[in-house]
Amino acid sequence: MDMRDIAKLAGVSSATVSRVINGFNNVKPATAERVRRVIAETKFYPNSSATTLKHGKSSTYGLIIPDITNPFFPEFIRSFERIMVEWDRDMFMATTDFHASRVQQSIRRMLIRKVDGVALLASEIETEPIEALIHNRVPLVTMDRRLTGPGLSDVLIDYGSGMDEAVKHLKRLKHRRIGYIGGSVGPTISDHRRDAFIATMKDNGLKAEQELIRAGNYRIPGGETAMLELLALSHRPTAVIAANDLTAIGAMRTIQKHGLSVPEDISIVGFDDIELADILHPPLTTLRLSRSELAGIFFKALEALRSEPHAQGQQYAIRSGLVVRGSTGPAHSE
Amino acid sequence: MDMRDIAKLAGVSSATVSRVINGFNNVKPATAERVRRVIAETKFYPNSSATTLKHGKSSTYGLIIPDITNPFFPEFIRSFERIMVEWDRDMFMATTDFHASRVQQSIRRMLIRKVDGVALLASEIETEPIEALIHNRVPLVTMDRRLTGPGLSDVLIDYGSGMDEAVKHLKRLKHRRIGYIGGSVGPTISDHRRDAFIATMKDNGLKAEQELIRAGNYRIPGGETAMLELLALSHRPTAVIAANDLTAIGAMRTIQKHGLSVPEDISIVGFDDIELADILHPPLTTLRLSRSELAGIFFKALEALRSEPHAQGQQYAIRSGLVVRGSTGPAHSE
DNA sequence: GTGAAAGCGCTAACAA
DNA sequence: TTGTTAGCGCTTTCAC
Repeated sequence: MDMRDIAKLAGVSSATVSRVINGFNNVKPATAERVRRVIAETKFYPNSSATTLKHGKSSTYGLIIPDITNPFFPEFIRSFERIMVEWDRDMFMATTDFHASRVQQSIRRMLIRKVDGVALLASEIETEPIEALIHNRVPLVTMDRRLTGPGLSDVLIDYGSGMDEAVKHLKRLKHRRIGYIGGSVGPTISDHRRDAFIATMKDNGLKAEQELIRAGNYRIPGGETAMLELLALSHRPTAVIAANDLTAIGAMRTIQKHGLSVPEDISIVGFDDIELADILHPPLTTLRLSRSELAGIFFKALEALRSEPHAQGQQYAIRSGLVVRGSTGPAHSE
Repeated sequence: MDMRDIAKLAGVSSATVSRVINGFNNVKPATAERVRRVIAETKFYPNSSATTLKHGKSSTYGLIIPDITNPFFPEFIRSFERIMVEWDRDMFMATTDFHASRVQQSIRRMLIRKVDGVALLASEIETEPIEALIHNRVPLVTMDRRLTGPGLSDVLIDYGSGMDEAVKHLKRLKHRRIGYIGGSVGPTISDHRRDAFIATMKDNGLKAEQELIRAGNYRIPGGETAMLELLALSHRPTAVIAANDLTAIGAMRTIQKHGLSVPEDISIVGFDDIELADILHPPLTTLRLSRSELAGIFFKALEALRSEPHAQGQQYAIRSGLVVRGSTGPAHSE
């Protein structure tokens, strides 16, 4: 069943059917009505492959995320998908599970499907697949990579603003030995966060001790392991800031398993503010990053590059802000 | 850049380029090598729209889920995506947020994109969009709808098997007044679960009291509200089984907010065994439904119908099993 | 206001 | 082993 079949049944040409489907107004209302009736009766759906082939554009954006089981991403996807549906775009999602090879594979698939742009929220970024995108004039919007170029925009996560609030909050609670559990070693995005921590500590007249800075992996087990190391120190931190909420949850679990309490013994601050943060015991103090705002920025950035895939990209930014809940309290005086 | 360009650069015809890309072995190795080099140099990616148009098949399956923020689904998606990538298929995901109109919209998009099949895990099912699928010979695999037909398969969730374990477990702990918090009112899938509860209670010589059976909405707030109602009863249940883990979490929160303890005052049993179930306080006793197994069954069902979209569908089934953790304990004697 | 027809990039049947 | 070519379903220009 194609447009020619519809045309035949409605006694018109396929060109007219196309015009009706695409809502052109230069069709006589009676004719349009007749065509629409046939379409409904036959349950006809136009074939998007033909349209994409014709236009060279698919009205689809690719979305690459590292870990769909981190609640931050489903919450992001929900917002992103809503915007896409509203604007009549399709979303093509892929997960990397933190493997660079999966990023490459995903980008390959997206190039084959002729997506109109890629939103890359994973941090396992290699230059080769990115060059393939740029070379094929497919716009790319990255997260916190802090690099722009032709067809390449970036959304900076202003970790610093929230981090400053967090450190000031802890300082007010008399914390001096503040630890940090970062993300995976390697990706620059992890470095940005760690550097923000160190800089903020300094700005607030506190020392960021080397031994209190550990690496995690953005997941619960990473937080557990890192916290274990911190607990083994002769001189423990009284508060710990984590690179994301899952890491913070892992840290909290370890503390509690050791018979210690949050926040009585150690205060914990997360990052993201996943919905879950509010149902934990104690509820997590965290730096909020708005998923819907982030989704909106990504969409805006993609649209801006869609019409002109080789235009100079932009640097966007999104702020984070402290949400105080139960996982932070006065410093445990030793 | 298309195959003809590649062909020209490699001094062959586009047919040969196509053969090389698709791994046909009737190309002289030297020629193939030359073509491959040109492809690599030009970073060429074939246009899948053309292939889809030609074949009438897209190697894509649609996946419709109700709520991506319910951790069950990301965990399912991860398994499903892995299988898809392994078998060189693409996944086209859509979320309904529990709206029937969004199901319809999603199916529309999938028909337009010519997916080779749809996995429908949402329960907001209306006959119209389903007919559109069948009419267009797009196979459909549903979850626990218990209906099959030409091009229509179903995966039954054997709630009963696990439910029996759960009730026996609670009975052994001396529970007699066992409540149930179900899913949304309406979808038959919710009815199946509730009926399984009632039947199982009866089988075990217990009475499923009407006033102890409440409806939720598969989300945390639904569990909270329903539990509030149960707590308001003059004769409260000593144990509650929930239609999914989020509902169970909501119920637990309400109990704890009221100064009561789980499981000392009331025992809670969930359904799904999301990863989160293990990090709660107390960890949740729940009926496990394997995401990877479920994903495998859906894939198998889709593949079986792909080659013959109008073949008679099959009824598949998946079992659930009890995982005992900390949220169940001896009945509180009143 | 409507139709005829070319062509988007790929595949596969057929020819050489 | 390789090339020629028709055609998948749609859009759009041009003609009427």
